[in-house]
Amino acid sequence: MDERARHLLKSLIEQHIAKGVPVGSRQLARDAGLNISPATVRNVMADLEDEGYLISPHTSAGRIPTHVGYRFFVDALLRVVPLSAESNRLLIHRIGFRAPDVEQVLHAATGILSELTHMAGFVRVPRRATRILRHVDFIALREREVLAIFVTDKGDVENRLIRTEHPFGTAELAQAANFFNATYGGRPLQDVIHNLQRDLQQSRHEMDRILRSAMELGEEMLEEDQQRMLIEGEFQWLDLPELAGSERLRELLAAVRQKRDLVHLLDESMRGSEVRLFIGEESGYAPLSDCSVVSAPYSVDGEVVGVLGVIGPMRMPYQQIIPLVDGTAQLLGRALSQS
Amino acid sequence: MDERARHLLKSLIEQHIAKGVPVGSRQLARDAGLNISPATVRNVMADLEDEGYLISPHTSAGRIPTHVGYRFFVDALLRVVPLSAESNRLLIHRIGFRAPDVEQVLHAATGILSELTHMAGFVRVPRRATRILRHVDFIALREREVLAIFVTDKGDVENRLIRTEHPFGTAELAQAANFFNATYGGRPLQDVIHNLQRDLQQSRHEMDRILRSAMELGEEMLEEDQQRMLIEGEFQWLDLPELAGSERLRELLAAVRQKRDLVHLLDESMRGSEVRLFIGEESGYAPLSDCSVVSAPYSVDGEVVGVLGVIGPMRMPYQQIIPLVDGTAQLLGRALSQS
DNA sequence: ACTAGCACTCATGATGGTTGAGTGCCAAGG
DNA sequence: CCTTGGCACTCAACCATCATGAGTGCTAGT
Repeated sequence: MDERARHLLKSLIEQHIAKGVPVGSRQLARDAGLNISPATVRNVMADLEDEGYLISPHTSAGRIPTHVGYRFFVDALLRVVPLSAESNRLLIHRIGFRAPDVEQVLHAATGILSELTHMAGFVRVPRRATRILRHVDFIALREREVLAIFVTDKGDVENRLIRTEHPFGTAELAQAANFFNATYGGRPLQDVIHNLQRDLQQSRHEMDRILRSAMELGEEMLEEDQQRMLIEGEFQWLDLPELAGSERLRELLAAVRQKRDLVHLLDESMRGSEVRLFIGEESGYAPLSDCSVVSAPYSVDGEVVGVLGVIGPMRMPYQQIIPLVDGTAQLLGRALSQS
Repeated sequence: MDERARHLLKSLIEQHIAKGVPVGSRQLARDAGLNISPATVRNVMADLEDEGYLISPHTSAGRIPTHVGYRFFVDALLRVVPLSAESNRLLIHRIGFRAPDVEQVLHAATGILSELTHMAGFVRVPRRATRILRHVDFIALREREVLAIFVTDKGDVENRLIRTEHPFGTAELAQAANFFNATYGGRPLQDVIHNLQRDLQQSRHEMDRILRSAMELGEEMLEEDQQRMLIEGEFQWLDLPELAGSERLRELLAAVRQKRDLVHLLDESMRGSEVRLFIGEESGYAPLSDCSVVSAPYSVDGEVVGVLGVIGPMRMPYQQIIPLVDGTAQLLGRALSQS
């Protein structure tokens, strides 16, 4: 592909991103800035179509990029622009501080992604597999109801109600908690569960019921984030002419609610430490075949624990979206880390 | 309005609910079961239109009920059917047990409402104003980061990260927590905050910073539920021919995201203890003027703490929706109460 | 190698006629 | 007086037709 073809492809994609309609040879010839006639442009476009970068919806429409075209565009032609000062200010304002509450800051990140991009924003909740158990508490709520509370070193808190056969006194529970903290505190959650499992096999004691439930809570904490992700702003898709009113939109919404496959896709993208793009079919996930996913992993204290990003039409302003998603990931990581 | 007119109105509304299209005189004459000609039906319908129960979208369409018509229908003509065995089973399966986690059961209730009705389900989170503070914990997370944890008697847990000027030792924090629990434990949250506010005015101590933050957390717990509600299944509205693709849908979604006015409306409906209906304009809230809201308050330990329900088109099968919303409210209340 | 010209395609939108469901009104009949 | 059949009228929905215009591929001439 020669320089001129590249330039035309770039120009075409930019126009299509801006307008959303197929781009014809006349308009492209005019806007590309080369001194070239529409007929010449047509020849080039025909070549690009043969090579799979473009496609025409029907004979007498202009052409639109394929996912291959977009891929070439972002890899070879795109020049990302730095985050606008205003967006940056907004980001910092919303998620720039060490959060008082993990849930809140995740929610804020999802929201700001969606707002600034006018697409759906998502945040995969932080993985807790390597978390360290900081503190456990058992609190008598009522007769025969005990509330177990787990705290990890990153400051997230989970709780669970346990019903017991016999009533427990405050002192008894405090003792159990002390034992628990002394034995398992300061160790990774995974170890805690593992050891607890082993230890419980041997003894048989009424207090076991509480410990066993505590273990289940720990297991849930690890399993839960296999599934959880926040997503917000799906309704923005209603504004897209390429999706609105069609069956595809329905499918997409259903798929996003399902989350399973999406979570799987995102976990893939957590391996690297860079922004990743899944353009159209590249995700290998049918309901997303008209969409692009831009994702970036975020790290807490140097370790990648989650991923966030946006889901929108293939036709999205990548040069702004990419730095935005990147910046959000950085800030979220910092907000969740030690200052 | 005589018996025949009532019967025809009932029949018309039932048909319109079932089919979603305007009902004409011929069809109504046939399906109403009275031995009556379409012309007669037309006369009756014209009267009903004059009285405001019906309206015709245009000259040669049939007629559809107004919100006045629906109101009369549900108040005077509707016979609610008991909850189907299957729905009941599903409800109990999903929210019939004392929940291990409050959030989870609220979420489950929202989901099941949406699924069973094919409309949007919502749950207003339980009010905590009258909750009793059961336990407070201060946990040193890292150097100069303290996690404050509040537990109420109903078993919900809130936490907040507090940054401190100076590092605190575990013993110090335990002492603070002990003091806190001894002084304020077992008292209603509102009192706790009030007293704390007063007590803090006098002394000036480094530990105050923690207590002050704890107070703020308490305040947030009370304020937060001014705003919070869960809502799910808005996307089901896409299937409705009367909303789909129009600007109204957009408005509705935006309004629901906004929540403010909606929450206000629902708080109104918490006064009684019965199922309440807001049909169309009755809500006094423009974006909802094409919709109906069916809501029912739920109680924990005998006290109304929240409200749940569904939002859907005016044209909804009230005779099934009403018992369903009612039943869900009962079950949710029970799931959150002492067994 | 580029371009002008030309025949061709096809979505889009306007036009107009037809159909069918439905209405209001009136006059005749129980 | 209520009911009913009849009739003229309305109007959305559907369909076919047509013009328009943007766009294409191809070819021949520069």
